[in-house]
Amino acid sequence: MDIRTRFAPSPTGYLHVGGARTALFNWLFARKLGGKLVLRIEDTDEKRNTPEARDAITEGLTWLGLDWDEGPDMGGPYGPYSQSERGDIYEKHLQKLQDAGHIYEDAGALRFRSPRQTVVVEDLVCGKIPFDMSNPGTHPDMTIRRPDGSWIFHFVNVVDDIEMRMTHVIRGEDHLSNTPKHIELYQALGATPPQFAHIPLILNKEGKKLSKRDGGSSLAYFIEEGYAPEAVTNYLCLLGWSPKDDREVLKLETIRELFDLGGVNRRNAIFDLDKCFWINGQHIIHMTPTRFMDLTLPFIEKAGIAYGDVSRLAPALAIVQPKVKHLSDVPEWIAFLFTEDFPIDPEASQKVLGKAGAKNRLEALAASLGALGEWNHSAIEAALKACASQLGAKVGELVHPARVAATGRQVGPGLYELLEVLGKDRACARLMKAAASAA
RNA sequence: GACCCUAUCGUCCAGCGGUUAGGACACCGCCCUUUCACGGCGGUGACACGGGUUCGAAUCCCGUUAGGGUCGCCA
Repeated sequence: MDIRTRFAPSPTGYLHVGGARTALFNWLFARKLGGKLVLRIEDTDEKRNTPEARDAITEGLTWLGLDWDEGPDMGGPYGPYSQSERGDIYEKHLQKLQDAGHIYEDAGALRFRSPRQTVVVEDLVCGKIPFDMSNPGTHPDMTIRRPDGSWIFHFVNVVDDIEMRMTHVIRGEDHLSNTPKHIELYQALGATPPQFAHIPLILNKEGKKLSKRDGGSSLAYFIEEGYAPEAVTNYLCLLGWSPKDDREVLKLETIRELFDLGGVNRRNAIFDLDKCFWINGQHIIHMTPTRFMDLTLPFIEKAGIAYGDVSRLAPALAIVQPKVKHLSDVPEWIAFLFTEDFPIDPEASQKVLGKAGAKNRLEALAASLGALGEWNHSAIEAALKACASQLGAKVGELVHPARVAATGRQVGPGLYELLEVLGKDRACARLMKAAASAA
């Protein structure tokens, strides 16, 4: 059997992490089994749809590194892939239901008459669940078309899944209770329902469904804050799934190999930004310098850092990569290398340079660094330590003011490496300049 | 309210009848160290409750409680 899954978001607002994870699970499942992933835009509610939201979906998926085989952008054998363009198809299926006597009118809207039987949902994650649909009070007949002719989600969703030959429907658990209604529709349409897999929800810190107000609920947040896509997919897959051993920092390829729907949890997970942050740091540390540059360049460009040629960027990025946690922090971490007019943290300047004796120590350090024949981080380290012992000062008493003098900041790359990349002349000049204003 | 799902450290994830209940994040110590970070070592910290079944339950069953979800002419 050829596996076919789909991600079917509605373009209302941004792509949120819950949607991203649903897309991820569909992608993992399809890709692991050599199946197809379809992107379908569920834009039946015109009032709520925006073009921006449409773009956010495709851009978000692309950013995450998830590709799809059929969709509005590239078409496919079962298109069109936007529900707003599939009116004829819905008409056809509606006619079928009407001919079979499943439809009745109610105040101008059309409703589907439930067979009122027990429907068993067989779910790959949740197991076998019988739903007693016999009570119209608790399971009212669903509306499938509004008086204005527009379509309701349940109907078009099922029609499209039939028409697009979906074999597996992997979606949020919030749809579990809707599934028996969907199955009634499949049966009325004479179609075999796909395999269902309802994955647990992602909750915020308060245990409520993740909403716009929650930090990190939008994928845009992670893009802007400088998360690596592979870190986000890594974290997201860990919400409800695990490789069943102690591994947590995983490549997408590894996750794809290991992924198994049957191994997915049934309990909702609370989103923990701290852990996502940690995973991001892990991915940054371990990624190749090339990857680091690729991910970092947009932030550097945006910040307007005049780095000249990318060859000048490489050494700067090399000293930053092991320590930076947000890619968006990179520009301010490297700014000092590409201009003499870099911003100076006033608090650092006052606190560190204002400390008694700072002037002396900076001058002494400038002198001993200036006398250095070789200019590399180990030579610098040796010289600084020698200088410190000569002055009877702690190493840190030289390191801190030197860092502020050289970078204008208290945090950043390792001092010795940073001075090496800065170059001897510029380094010494900055030490002297800072000394002039130090206490 | 009815129906459905769920219930292991604060959080995420292991455990699927016999474990000193494990790992990670966070937190707290210590070490390394140039700050932050990274790394190393150690610590605090959990089987919601009550009944069963069993020689033996975190694991199986029932109930209670709690949380979440669905019950739309939203998706």
